[in-house]
Amino acid sequence: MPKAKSASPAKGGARGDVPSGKRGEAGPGAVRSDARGASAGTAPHPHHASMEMPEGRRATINDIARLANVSKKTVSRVINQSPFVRDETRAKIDAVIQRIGYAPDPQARGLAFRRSFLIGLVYDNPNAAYIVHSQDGALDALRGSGFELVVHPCDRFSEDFVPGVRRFVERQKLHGVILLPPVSEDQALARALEEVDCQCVRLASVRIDNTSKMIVSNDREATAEAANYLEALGHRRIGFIAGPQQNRSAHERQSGFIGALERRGVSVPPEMIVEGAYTFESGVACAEALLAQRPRPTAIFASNDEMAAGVYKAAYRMHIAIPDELSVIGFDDTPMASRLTPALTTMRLPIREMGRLAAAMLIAPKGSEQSEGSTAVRVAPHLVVRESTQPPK
Amino acid sequence: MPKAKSASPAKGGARGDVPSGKRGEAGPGAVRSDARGASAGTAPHPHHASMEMPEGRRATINDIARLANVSKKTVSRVINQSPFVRDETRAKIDAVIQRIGYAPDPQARGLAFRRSFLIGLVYDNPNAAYIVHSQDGALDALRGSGFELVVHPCDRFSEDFVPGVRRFVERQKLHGVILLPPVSEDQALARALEEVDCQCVRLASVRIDNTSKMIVSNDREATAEAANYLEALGHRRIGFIAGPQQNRSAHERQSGFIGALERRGVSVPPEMIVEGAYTFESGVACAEALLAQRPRPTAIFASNDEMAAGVYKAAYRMHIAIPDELSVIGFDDTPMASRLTPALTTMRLPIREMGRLAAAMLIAPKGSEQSEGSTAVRVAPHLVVRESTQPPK
DNA sequence: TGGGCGGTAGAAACCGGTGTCATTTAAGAG
DNA sequence: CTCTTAAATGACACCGGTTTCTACCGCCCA
Repeated sequence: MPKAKSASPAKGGARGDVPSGKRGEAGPGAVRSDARGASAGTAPHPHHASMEMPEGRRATINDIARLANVSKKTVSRVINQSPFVRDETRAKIDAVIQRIGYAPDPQARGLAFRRSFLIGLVYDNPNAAYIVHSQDGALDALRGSGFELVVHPCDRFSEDFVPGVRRFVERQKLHGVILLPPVSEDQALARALEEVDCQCVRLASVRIDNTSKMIVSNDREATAEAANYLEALGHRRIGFIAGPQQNRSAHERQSGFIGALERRGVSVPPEMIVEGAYTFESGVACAEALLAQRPRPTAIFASNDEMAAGVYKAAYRMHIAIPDELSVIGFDDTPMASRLTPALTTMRLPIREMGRLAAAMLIAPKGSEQSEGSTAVRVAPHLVVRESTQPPK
Repeated sequence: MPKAKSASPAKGGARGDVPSGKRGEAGPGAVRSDARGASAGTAPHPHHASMEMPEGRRATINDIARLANVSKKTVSRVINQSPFVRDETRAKIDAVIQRIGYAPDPQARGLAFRRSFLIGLVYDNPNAAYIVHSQDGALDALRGSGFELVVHPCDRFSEDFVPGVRRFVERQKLHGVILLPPVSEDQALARALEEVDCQCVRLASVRIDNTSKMIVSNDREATAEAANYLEALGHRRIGFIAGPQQNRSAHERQSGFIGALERRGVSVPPEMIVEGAYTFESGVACAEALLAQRPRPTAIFASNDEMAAGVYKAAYRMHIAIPDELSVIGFDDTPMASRLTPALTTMRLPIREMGRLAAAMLIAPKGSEQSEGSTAVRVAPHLVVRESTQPPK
């Protein structure tokens, strides 16, 4: 932005350094580099007794101001990309910043802004494989932005759950928060964070309300795809291992799967539906229950990979060969899925991408499209066919 | 610490609020709670026009000072547990803090301290399963301490590796850093962090030098245990899949394993040793190479669980039954190990515990034993016997 | 009663940035 | 060549804590 568009017929409020609508809001300065050499250039002038940098101390905005022969406020303007700085002045200051290798102190800046440059990642159930992946994705989006990621596990059944997260957010004055399922489904938490004036993005399997920013993964359509695939292979007797019913995702996955099968004329009798807890052990138990029935199911869909691994175990114990005698489909595509033998056919949840999108949404500049109101970005899971499925005998 | 030991014959330097050796150094205040109700108690006195809390704003140290009728410095002393406050005064201030539910702002405090209340977790290779566990352990130790955990992945083969981490640490003025393998093995990084005056704890498989704080897991002894176990079962022809040789852990595991076998009189011919890359695919390839030989090994030790899963895959393809025709041992005890069918016998690395210890070491108060010099804490891996091992036929 | 003296408290400066608002500078109009 | 006006810059207070340094209090001792 070379010049501020000089049309401004006395904008409403105060006449600060604010260019257009809300704030300059540039996020952590894009300042970097650590070059050395070359000297300033202009005349030896006003207030500061200009000498080179004192050693053994990180450069501050005052040093830059002194060396560039301007006030600290002007340096601040350059850092925050205010349009109200002459190109010449900006260039001069930028040069000094480059030469010294200056970068503003996020703490001081945060103190003045009343907001830190930290993004929180809040999750329950630290054993879930998807946590590390969404974390990874978020870090990806944050790289080079000047924002850092602070991880914060919690226990949603604790009495201190909502207050605890709230304290965390408030105390650290977080720039934003990413909520992972299942805590992302908690409306009380969402409201509490709103009160604290903290923008948050929720990752979930279905759009929960119309007022929050969300990244939704439409698990319903995903499981429908899996159901259609099994039906197309020729399976007619299919077992379904559900997740714990207090989880939205468990519901979504179940109704998506059953619904799709029924639309194709395959009915799923109640005895073919059992509820697990998203754990390996529950997967074993559920599979044993399903496989004990006659006629035996020719395929089993497990609502996550953990439980699918449990199906493998049960089948092994009962001497049932996968995929020859039993097809298995999982959900999530955790790294384990491809490590199992035979490799597990599963629905891939683009969880890393979801983390990336969430973080990107949080650090997007205020006016931009991404940062607006109640956005809900959808991502599409898709079927990854491996070795654990085949037509029934 | 109720009273400062009143023996102090004119300590060297300045005469501030410093009690004994270095600093008061109390870490983030243990202040908590959010009670309301009850009123101050004393008389209406000096400078501030004492009224109750103004709404809609977080309480500051000034509010507390005003309400308690003392100066902000005295409140600060209470927060930092300085011994130079009369019990009576302290009680009065504590009461107000409780009533208001005040907690100091970490940013402001950090700015004044020239140090943040953040702990960095630095790692490479974001796919490794142990990251999330050490992270978990560290968070465990940090819970309630007032410190937060900032995660920071990096690429140790990048040109910007050391400068990048250094920038991170310096800019955020981290209180301390936890280095995970393999970046923990990098001496250049360790030195760079020392320069920045940042204490760091390194997690590694062997003590690298005598000057750093480390949590070491003695992989050598661990693999020796695995070797002895296989020998005791009766295996005499044992394949070894090594890790990438640039990793210390790979070396340790190999020499530990081979050494132990040889001490027991079992020789390991060179063709029984192949080098993998700690990845699943390399595990498959290495296992195929080993299993193609005649006589075939009756057992294979893989240097991590990922590669052990690869052995399963290779055996499956070659129609070799585990454990009937081939015993397999892994290393790490990742969650996947127990999910495999048959469940994998492996060495459990107490990685979570290591993370916990590292974080605890970093936040330990300055004078305490844990925080001293070049401590190296050792933890013991141990064998977890599951279903993948049995005596050879 | 006066003089240390150590424990306690407070005023003011400071950490490194930003907000507000006044002031200077430059550009365009008359 | 002034006058007007907007753009560009600077002075100063402030964000919420801590440090430095000084002042005070009460007590012991001479």
